[in-house]
Amino acid sequence: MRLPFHVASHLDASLRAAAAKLGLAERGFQPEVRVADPAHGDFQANGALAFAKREKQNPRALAQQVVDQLGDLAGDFDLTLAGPGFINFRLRPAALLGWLQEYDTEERLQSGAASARAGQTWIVDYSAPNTAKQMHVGHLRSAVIGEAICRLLAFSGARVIRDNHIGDWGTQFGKLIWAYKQAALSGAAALQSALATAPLEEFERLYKLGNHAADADPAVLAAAQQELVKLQRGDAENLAVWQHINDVSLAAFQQIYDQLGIKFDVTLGESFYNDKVDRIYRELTDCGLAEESKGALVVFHPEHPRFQTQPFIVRKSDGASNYASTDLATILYRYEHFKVDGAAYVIDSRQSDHLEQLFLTAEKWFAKTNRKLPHVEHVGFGTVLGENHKPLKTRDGENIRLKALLDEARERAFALVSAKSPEAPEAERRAIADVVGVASVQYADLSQNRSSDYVFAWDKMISLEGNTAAYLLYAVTRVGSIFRKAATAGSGAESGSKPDSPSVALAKEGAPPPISGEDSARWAALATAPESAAEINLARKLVKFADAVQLATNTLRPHYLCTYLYELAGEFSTFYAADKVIVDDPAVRARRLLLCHRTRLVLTAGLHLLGLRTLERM
RNA sequence: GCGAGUGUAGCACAAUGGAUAGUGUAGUGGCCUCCGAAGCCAUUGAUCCGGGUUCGACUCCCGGCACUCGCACCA
Repeated sequence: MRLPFHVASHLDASLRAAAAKLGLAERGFQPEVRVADPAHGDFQANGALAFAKREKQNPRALAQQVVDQLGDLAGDFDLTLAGPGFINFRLRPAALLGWLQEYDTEERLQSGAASARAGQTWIVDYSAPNTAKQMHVGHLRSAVIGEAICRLLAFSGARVIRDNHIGDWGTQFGKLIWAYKQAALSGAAALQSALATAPLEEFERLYKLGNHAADADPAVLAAAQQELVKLQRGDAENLAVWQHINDVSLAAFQQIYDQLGIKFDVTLGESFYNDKVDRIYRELTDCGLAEESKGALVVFHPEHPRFQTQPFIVRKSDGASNYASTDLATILYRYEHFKVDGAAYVIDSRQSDHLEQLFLTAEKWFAKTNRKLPHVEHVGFGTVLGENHKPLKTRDGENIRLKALLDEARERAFALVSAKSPEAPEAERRAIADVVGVASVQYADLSQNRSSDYVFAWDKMISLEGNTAAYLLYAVTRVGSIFRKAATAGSGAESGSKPDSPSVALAKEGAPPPISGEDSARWAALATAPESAAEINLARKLVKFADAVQLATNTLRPHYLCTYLYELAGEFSTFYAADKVIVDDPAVRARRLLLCHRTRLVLTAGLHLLGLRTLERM
């Protein structure tokens, strides 16, 4: 019998069955299977300890009874008892081989993982910049973490809706439209050309212009407020200007998103919910949750230590909506229109009070209106700090533009690639640097537990040493190098594929590695079970891909996957140094080529899950 | 003041209540007639303080300390 994709849940099921035979299941026996320290085994079950304690039994004797019922696992695992009652499972080499033979493509891996969330619909709310402004470093983490979470959820079988909840409505548009119209009057051609070359810079300039003019001249302020009123009433001309601002903004954002591998399914910003907030006021008032306070409509939560006095303001005293009202309307829309099972809000942890109030309010509101609230979760993250441990800024104290930051990443990577591979043509070095630079920024963010702030240090993230994107990308290219060597050595690898040219340095997104299916299938058939210590350790690590994905997805913490990929790359590097792949013995060569192929498969699949691009050469 | 988050080696980070707290970097010492040394191998060094729960605590609870952030109409 072949092992399933997720070996740990297979063990969990077997242990539950064993416990049931012993009559332990109805008394609440939980297997508690987890990935073990490699020194002890591949997986361990700790459940006997807690259960024996509760039942006042000898834990080791109990564990032995359970093990005695696991006879059918003995073919695939070495089972041992250790310590006070740990059950250790070590995969036998033949079982490792069987798993590696089975999971030979990204699609196969995905179909193995897809049972976890099949049938679920998730919406992920991330990035969410304000229009008419440039994205800056404060927008980095939401975009990068959010995209990784989308891919993880989709890999686990969920239908995922990527939603960019942009800030496209608000009082700043009065001044901006006023300034825009002034600029258009004094020179339409100049305005259009400025907007064509650097649209967001131009909008920022216009906004500052309008802001200063309004400060200096009450007549301007009144005019700007009039523009805002006209916009809110649906004045055609102002709506057109506003629409233009948003279109141009989104096009500029997309240039950043393209680099980060992001493509939204929907962009439903604050303006979209404009006409949906009246219903929110009505419902909240009708069900007794909202009340008037100081002219505003607010929700208090009497049972809560803070929110009994700190209001959730859903309508301002001037009658206007704010982000509480639109966020509530958003939840309702996601429930009614998208029928989501879950919603992940990838938003800075500093907004946790708002989200807690939002979720608490929504919970009560949905309960009172007989709706089932989707699973809502705040995926919070810390601040990006400079090396001085203060929020990352330019020397002038300005926010660092995301565009400039990514440009610098690519430029630094280019310098490094040029130093390491001076013989490569410049165009190829540029192409490699574009991938390495952006991936380094993404990976530096993702590899760290999102809860804490993180220190942004160029030298560490592109240094290529340690837990970095470059180290992982390098591991991928070394595998590729083995396949190129195998082809020239006439070993039969890559038969039928063309010789490499510089233009194939870039792996195509999502494309299978340039190894034909027949070759892969042939090694898989020829391969014998792993034998050397390095082969076995690498194979053991590969099988645990499933656990890493599951852990990262269930906790919505991509860094678990990063840690796994880094460890896998480390196992591969050890194997690479210890065991030569291109050897004469066809069986040895086949099994090592199989390990190489699956290593590249899992590394690239994992990196793509994180939203990174991969390379054939660097 | 109230609340939240974070405190792990010189520095940057891991650890789903489990076994001897892992890794990188920096330091030291080895390894390229051999598939890419952007690499591999070895080695030194840490849980903020004090209680408690537990067979077992970086992890959970209580009390401190330090830093960061939030707290009535910007999002």
